[in-house]
Amino acid sequence: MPSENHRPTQEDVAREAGVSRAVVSYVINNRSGGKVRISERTRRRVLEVVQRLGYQPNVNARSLRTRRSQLIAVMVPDLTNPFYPLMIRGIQAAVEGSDYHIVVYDSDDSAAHERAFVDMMLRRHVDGVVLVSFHLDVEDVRRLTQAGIQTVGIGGRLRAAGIDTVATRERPAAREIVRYLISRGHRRIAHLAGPQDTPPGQLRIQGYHEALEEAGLRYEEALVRYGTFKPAGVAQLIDSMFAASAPEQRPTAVFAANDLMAIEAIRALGRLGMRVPEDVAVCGFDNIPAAELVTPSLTTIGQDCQRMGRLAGETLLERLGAGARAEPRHVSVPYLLIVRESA
Amino acid sequence: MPSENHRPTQEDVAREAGVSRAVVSYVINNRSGGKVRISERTRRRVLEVVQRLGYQPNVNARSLRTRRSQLIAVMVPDLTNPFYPLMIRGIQAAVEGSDYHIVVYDSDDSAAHERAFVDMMLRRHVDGVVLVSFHLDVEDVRRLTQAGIQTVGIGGRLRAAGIDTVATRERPAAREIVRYLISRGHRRIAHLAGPQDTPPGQLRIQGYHEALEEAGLRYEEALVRYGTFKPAGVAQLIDSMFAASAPEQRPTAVFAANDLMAIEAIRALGRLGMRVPEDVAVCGFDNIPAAELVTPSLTTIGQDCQRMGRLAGETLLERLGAGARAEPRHVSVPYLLIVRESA
DNA sequence: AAAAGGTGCTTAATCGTGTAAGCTGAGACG
DNA sequence: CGTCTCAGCTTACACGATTAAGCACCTTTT
Repeated sequence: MPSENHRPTQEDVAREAGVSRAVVSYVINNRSGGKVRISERTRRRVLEVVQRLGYQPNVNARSLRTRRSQLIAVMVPDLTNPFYPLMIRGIQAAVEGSDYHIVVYDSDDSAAHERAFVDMMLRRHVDGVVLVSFHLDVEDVRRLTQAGIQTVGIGGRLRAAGIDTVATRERPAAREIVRYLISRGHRRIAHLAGPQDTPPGQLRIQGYHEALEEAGLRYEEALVRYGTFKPAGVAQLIDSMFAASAPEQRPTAVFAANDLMAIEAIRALGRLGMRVPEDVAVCGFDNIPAAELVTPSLTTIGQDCQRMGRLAGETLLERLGAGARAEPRHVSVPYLLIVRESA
Repeated sequence: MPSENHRPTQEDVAREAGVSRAVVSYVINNRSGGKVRISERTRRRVLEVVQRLGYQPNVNARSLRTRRSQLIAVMVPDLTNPFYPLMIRGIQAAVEGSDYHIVVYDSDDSAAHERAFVDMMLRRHVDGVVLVSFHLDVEDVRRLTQAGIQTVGIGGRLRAAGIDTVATRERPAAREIVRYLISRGHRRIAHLAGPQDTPPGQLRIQGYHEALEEAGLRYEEALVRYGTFKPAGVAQLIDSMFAASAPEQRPTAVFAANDLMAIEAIRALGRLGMRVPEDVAVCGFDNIPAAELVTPSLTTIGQDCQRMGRLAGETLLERLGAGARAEPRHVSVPYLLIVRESA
């Protein structure tokens, strides 16, 4: 039996309860407040039938009619980076209790996927969007906003698109952790940077730069290597940093642009026979869960991603409720220097 | 400007292109094959207008009409467990290139959420579902299948519901890793078990049991503690295992029911002044990414979750294509003993 | 007793799409 | 010259819901 079934519709409920379809709709949506009144007796009877038949309203039909889908789309670059699931939890928490539901898109950090997802959001007629994007441009975002879709960006990249944003102040954060390294006596501090064409990559290198400058240290090209925010390739970068130069020219500390890279760096250093933190100090950025599990545990900058998610969710709900507010709002989430064993 | 916009519909495209709405629909869906033919000239003109107006079909309306949503829902218990994002990647990979899209639900391992998500799937009229569930029962699954929703379960728990399943053979896997511990000379092997009311918890403890029996070792209640698959509380369990007994009565190895617990166990042992693996060997189950990052790196059972995801996705697509096949199919995914430093 | 007002329904239009069935005009054919 | 065929459209209904407007009946007011 393929059980290609007839699922109950309002029609079925109405027939069974001996009322018109409209009554069923009014009852289900609790719209007894306006001009239309439904007697308590009928209401009960309808609800009983709904229960008995296991009726579930067809949200496609409903959205078609109401022009609202009660959907919030969340796009993240990489679900396998623990950072983002936590952020989603935050958004989830903000949305819980409202009538909205979230749907998650994992773009796998691909520009093509990101564009495709924007299309999907338009086709699905989602009401709101939370974007964590490294590839979309202002024009892509405009397609969303022009369609009347409320949009919140996480990370400052899309500030120019005129949407609300929630972000960590990455530059000061990067500056602070490099300052910390300096305060511990380090003078030759290397930076394992993220991609230069992404704002997180840029901001972290800027912060690095500023901290050096403050302390009167020279910025040396030789101390900077560009990676991808992912573990792959980090070992080679570390090799090239340490193998090439004379011992006294080697960095005594490495500031990695994120934790994944930092952890991989520690392993690469181990293979080179260097101990962390005795020979080289290492610190990261993000404070992913693994940061405290590795040995040595990782000194890093804690971004409260769950809170960022919650703020993004709340901001979005506010917009969705109040309609258009005057100006886009940009919220900063505090960061935290977390000192552990690695530096 | 709130830009509560008029989004283009087929109507708009039709008007602009000087044809009827139906033509637009036929062109968009490439339905020139049947009785209806559209001239190449018109086709081009329509597509040009579609492009120019940035028309995107409203999938709500479409699903309403066609009774197919092209949606596959994926429900997982915990997005923050790295295991599941990988599985989702696998499903994603299987679905890529088909006309289906996936939507992810994170149930946060709550029975209430799981039920609520089943409702959502029914309301959204998703075409297929991949379930990783610890709480749904056969009746819940029947609600899905009765509504004509193709369903695939990951993990053997829902085999009784008559749906296709994809699973690792956890019992043999558990047996194998305990066998390995025995082969390394361990005789007093403790088990940090998962919840007794979940199949993964049960199967792993059964495998543990079988391996002991094979080797002629006695199963001792005192060597087993029940946890939750999460790090919280593990420290106390370890304390109670090791603090209480005389040194020669202590276990020399601990088999944890999953990696998260194993990692936490290693840390707890460290606080008790015991070295891993010299004083106590520890092994886990799952092979999450952190397993190779921690020190000592974790000996564990590798479940190829990405492959499980892909298989689940493929199975589902097959069902969705072919309609009803005769019998539910149960696929086993190979596991792998991964020996690292911790045991 | 007629008018007014309120309660509790029903009727019917509408959202944007897919698709079967009908229509039209031009060329082929007897 | 009338009929047939067929390519290439258009017409019209259906999907399942929301919601404004209308209607019947009863009670209260004038």
